[in-house]
Amino acid sequence: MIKFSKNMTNLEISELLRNIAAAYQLKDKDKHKFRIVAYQRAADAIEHLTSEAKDLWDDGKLKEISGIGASIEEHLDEIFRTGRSKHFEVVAKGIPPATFELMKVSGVGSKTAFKLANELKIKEAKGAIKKLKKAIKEGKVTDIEGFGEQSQEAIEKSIKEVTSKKRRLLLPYATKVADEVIEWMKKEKSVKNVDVLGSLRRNTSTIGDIDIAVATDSPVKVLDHFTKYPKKQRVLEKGDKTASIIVSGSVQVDIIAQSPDSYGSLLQHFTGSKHHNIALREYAIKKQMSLSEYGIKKKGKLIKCPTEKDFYQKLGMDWIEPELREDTGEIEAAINHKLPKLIELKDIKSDLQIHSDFDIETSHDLGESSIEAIVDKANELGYEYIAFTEHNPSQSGHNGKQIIDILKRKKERIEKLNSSIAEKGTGSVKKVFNSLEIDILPDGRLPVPDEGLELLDFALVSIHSSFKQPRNTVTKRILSALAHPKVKIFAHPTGRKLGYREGVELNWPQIFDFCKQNNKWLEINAEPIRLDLPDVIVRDATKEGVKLTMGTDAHHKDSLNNMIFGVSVGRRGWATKSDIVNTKPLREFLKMVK
DNA sequence: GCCGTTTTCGGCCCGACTGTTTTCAGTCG
Repeated sequence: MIKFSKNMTNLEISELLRNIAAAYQLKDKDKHKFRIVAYQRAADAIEHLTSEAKDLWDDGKLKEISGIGASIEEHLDEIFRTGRSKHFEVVAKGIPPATFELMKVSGVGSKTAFKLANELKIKEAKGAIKKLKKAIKEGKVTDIEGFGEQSQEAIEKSIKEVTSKKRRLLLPYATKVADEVIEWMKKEKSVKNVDVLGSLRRNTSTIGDIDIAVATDSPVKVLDHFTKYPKKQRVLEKGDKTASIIVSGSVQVDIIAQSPDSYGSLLQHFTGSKHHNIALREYAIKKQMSLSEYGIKKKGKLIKCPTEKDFYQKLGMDWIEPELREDTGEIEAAINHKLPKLIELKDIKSDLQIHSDFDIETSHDLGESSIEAIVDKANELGYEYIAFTEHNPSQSGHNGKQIIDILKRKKERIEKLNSSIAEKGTGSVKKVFNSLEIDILPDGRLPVPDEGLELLDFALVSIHSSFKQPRNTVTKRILSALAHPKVKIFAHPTGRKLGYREGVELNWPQIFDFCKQNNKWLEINAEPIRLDLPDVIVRDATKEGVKLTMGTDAHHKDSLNNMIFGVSVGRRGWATKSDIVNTKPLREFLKMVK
C-alpha cells in the first residue's frame, strides 16, 4: 500500500509519482517503458513547482503544468478530493511498501529494492532501511541470487550516507570545496583544462554534488591523480573516463575526462541541467542529429566541438548562459536569438540592505562593523550609494516615543555622515540612505510609529515570525505592510532559510500586481542561506515586470562581498539590468525612491 | 502517459560504470 492524503505537499506528491513509476518498472519494464518516463517527468515537474500543487488544483490549473496530462491530473484530483487514488493503489498492489523506502539508498533502484524486500521479508516502509542494515550484518544479502560480497558492501556504505542525512551545500561552501579540488587537479601535468561544471556552474542556490571536467590526452593519469586527492574519504567508482569520490564533509565529487578537441561538448554535457540536456537532445533528433559529450552526430559522422559556443552554434542556436539551462524556455529563445542580456555584478551600483553596529536597541541581531568601516568597504566595491537598514528598535523594550528618539539619533548620525562625504568628495559613494528593516507583525501592522517612519528615507519590511500562516492570511499581512508610503522594499520575501526552514506560501500574482501598481520592490537577498526571492519566483516577477532590488543583508563589512550570490539568483531568474533597481545611478534612484 | 515550429499519432536523450548472470541489467547523471 502507498500512503496518500488530501493535503500532500509537492515533495510528497513527487515522491508518490516516482514510486508509481517504480511500480510500473517492476510490473513490466518494457511494456510501460514510456509511461515510466512520463511519471518520472511528472514527478520532476511537481518537485520544481513554484507554488503548491494543491493551490494550483484549487484554481483548476493543474493541467497547465508541463508534464501533467489528463490522466495524472485525474489521479491527483481524486487524491485532493478524497485522500486516495484507486488507480495508484491498484498499480502498487503486491509491492511491499518497504521497496519504496529502500530505494532511498543510492545505488538501489526499484528492482534491487523489490528483490531485497521480498527475499529478506521486509514489508513495512517504517524501519525498512534499519532492517536491511541488520540483514547485511548477518550476511544474509550475499545469499540472495545476484548479490555478491561487493554489492552487499556497496549497499552497506550507501546506507551510512542516507542515515547521516547528507545536506545540500550552500554556494560559498561548495565553491571552496571545488576550488580546492581544482587546485589539486592542476598539479597533474597532463591536465590541459579543468573546470567546475554541474549545478555549481549553473549557480543553483544549493549544490548536491560537485562536478569537475578535465581536458586531457591521458585520462588514465588524470583519474589516477584524482582518486589520490588528499581529502578523499573513499572512491565511489573509477572507470576509463569518469570517477567519483567522497571528500571530507561527505561531499561527492564527480570528474569526467575528455580529449581537448571535444572539450566543448563535454562542458555542455556536464553542465546540464539534466532537463536542459534532454530537451536539447530531443530538439537535435528532430534535426536528424544526435548529441553526446563527444560531439554532434550527423548522418553517422561525429562533429567535434572544442568550445561550447561551437556546440550551440552548430545546433543553430545562440550560446546559452549556464544559469538559464533548466529547460524553461531558454532553448526556444536561443533559436530565435531572444535570450536576455543577464544582469552582471558590475551593473550593481548599490547595496540596499546593510546592518551596521549603530546601537538601535533591536531584539534582532545588530551588525558587527561600524558605519564608517562599511562606507569604506562600499567605496572599495565602487558603489555609488548604500542604505543602512538596521532592524527596528524592539517593541517590547520601548514605547513609541523612545523608538522615535532612537530613530532621530540615527537620522542625525547619517546626516552627519552624508555631509562629511560631501566635504571629502573622494570615494565612489556619494550618498548614504537612512533606512530600516522593519518587522511585519502577524497582523500586518508595523512596530514603528508613523512619526518614526517619517524620519527615514525609505523602509524595508520583512517577516521574522508567524511563518505558518495560511497563504491568504500572510499575503494580506504583507500587502497591508507594503501599503505604507515610506515602505519601498519587501525584503527576503519568503523568509526561507536553506536547509532549515521553508518559506511562506504567498499569492504571488497578487503581490506582483500590488508592487507594480504602487511602485514597491521585491528584494533578492544575497545572503547565501537565504537567496530569497528564490530564482524561480524572480523569473515570474521579471516576466510580470516587477522591479527588484539586491541587498546582501550584511551584518559585517566583509559580507558586502556576497552580492555576487544575489546576482546569480537574478541571472537564474532571467533578470536583466533594467529589472534591478540598484543598477540605476544615484540620480535616477533618488527619483524612484520618492 | 505526455506532447506538438515536421506530428492529435507516433514518437519519446545518451552514455558511463559496476557486479555478476558470460553477455547484460541496473543505476546514475
